[in-house]
Amino acid sequence: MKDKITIYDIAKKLNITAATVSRALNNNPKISESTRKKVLAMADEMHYEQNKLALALKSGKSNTVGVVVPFIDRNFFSSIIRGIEEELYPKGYHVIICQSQEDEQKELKNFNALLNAQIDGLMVSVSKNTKNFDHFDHVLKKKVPVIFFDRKVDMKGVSTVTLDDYKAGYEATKHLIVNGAKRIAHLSGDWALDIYQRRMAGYKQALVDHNIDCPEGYVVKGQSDIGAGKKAVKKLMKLDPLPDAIFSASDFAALGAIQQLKEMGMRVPEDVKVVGFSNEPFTKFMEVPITTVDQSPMEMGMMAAKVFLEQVKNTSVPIEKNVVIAPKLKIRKSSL
Amino acid sequence: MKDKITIYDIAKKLNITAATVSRALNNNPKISESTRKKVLAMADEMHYEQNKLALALKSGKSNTVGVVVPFIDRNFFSSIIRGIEEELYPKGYHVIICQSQEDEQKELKNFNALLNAQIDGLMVSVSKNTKNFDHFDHVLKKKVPVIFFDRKVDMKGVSTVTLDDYKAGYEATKHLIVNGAKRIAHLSGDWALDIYQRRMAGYKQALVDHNIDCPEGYVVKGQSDIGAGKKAVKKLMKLDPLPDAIFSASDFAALGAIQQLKEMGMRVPEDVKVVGFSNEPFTKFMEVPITTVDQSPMEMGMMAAKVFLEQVKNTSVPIEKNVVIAPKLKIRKSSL
DNA sequence: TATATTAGTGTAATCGATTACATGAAATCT
DNA sequence: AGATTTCATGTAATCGATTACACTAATATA
Repeated sequence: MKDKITIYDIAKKLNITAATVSRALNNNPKISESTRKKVLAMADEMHYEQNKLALALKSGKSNTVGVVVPFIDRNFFSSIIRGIEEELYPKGYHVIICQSQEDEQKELKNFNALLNAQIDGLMVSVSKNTKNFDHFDHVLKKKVPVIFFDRKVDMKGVSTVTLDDYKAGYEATKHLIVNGAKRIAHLSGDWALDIYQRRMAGYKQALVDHNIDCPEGYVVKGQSDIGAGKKAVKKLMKLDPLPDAIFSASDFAALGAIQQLKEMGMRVPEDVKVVGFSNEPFTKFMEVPITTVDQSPMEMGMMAAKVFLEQVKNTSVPIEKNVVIAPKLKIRKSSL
Repeated sequence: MKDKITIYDIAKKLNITAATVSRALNNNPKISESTRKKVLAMADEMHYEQNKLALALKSGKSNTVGVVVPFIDRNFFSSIIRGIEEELYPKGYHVIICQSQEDEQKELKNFNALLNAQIDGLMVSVSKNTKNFDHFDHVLKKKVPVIFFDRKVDMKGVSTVTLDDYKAGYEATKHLIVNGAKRIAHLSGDWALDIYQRRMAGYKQALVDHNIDCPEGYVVKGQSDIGAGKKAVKKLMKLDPLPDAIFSASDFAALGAIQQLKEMGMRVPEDVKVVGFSNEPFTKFMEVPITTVDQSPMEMGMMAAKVFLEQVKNTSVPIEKNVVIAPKLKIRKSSL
């Protein structure tokens, strides 16, 4: 009992050639019904299973896509991957996951390793520390379709699936205004990422459109973590006039801000309204659930997968599609 | 300018054969230093990159492992995957992710697809609805090492990496007792999973060891979500005597319990102490942070990867290793 | 000097599947 | 009957790399 059955094994048993077996298994019309049946029966009996590796080598298609994210255990990214996997699996694709850990060199190595593995497509959310983009060109030169999600790099020939961060910033800010906020501060994130720039642009525009000004010091740039949120609030609370609302470009900073506010004896939302960003799972579990912008990560992943599938279908025309996902404001107690 | 460079292309340029090129690239000692240098230089100049697919077909090793989890976007599983990836990547392995979605049929299909892709190893956290285990035997018959993490199936020839759930249940319960709890209820999870059975066994033993009894109705079986936690508390609060502590086998049920307790006007931890399980990110962000059992998922993933690496190193002797990870109780306000 | 080593390359098979082309037999047409 | 299609299958190349074996020329040994 061998553990690897090939079409040659089947062929030998039936006194025919491997070519015939292959044709029978692939429903090639040139095969007689009788042999087809014999082959299928024998394949079943011997528990034949196609070696995708051989197929991949022959066809040049591995039916595998590479996904590179900074960290897989961030809810946002793992949800995206879930979306990608669920969309691609039924089509026979496998998903290989790599982490760049926000490191340009690791990202580059990931790309090369994935190319060597002969992936059919590459989906990436760019590391925030990546300054040199040659490795992206390298992938494109190999004619492997590249799709960016969430964080993108401006270049020709790549499709993107991103959130409308501008709109998200605008809507979040407008929501605060509509609910009575007059002095709205903003916690921004790593300025190297354009998503934060766009969220801020939306915030600014909303203020302008509603004739609210943005005093010096009301925009605080920092990391997207709890500590940064606390630090920012300490700074903000020294200003005059004091803000009565905070739009944070990250949920973690929003959480830090809330903790710090509480520590300083201010109430959320009575004294300061807060809106976060990302709809992290914890935001809805808090005693004062946090209003936040949902990015529909799973849909984002599914869209990225769909764009990829279109791309490989029309292999002739290298399409370049830019899908923009609408943000969904999850209104909760922290901003009301 | 071709986009796929093979060793044949290099050979042609240098007027040698592909065999020589292959040997030169693999540091085969039979090659003269001069040709080796020429080959390496030319390979570099032509941007040669090895086709891993061809190598995999030839060698029978794909340098790929399959990981099957119920859902990738659960923090526990994505952390495990992170651990696996970070341990395996430096060794040249790729990680293919599949989701069983707690469905036996999907799990089976995942297995077959992964086998067809010629994976070198399979790491699984079994779907809770899997009753038939033939697909595991199938994988083993192909001599593909199988490693279970967290949720396992008892069978010969497979290694496991699991948490000491019994100890975790014991420690959590003991902690409540030490902190003054006298009447401790337990919210269990899906009884099909042995992890919940063991957590409960630990709980029971801790009670016995400390001469505390467990009145009728103090153990509530249910799902591991917020709703189940709420429902359980509603039941518990009709009992006499009332529990003064709850050990929940899941953080989500613990959260639901806390919400329901609050709704019923009881304070945590003053009236009822609560301990959860899993150290979900949200537990430490609550106003009353939740005491919980940390399962060190990343370490669990790394251990699974290490066990796999050992397994493939000693390919001769099929070792069967059972790694048990110690639980870490994260003591927070909800139980003090 | 004749022979045995040895170093460095080439030849060709192999991994498992697909497929253009060749072949032979049966069926159809004139 | 003889020519022509048609149908089913076989032959062999191919994808890209590795490697056992063969071979040649140079060097070492007897």
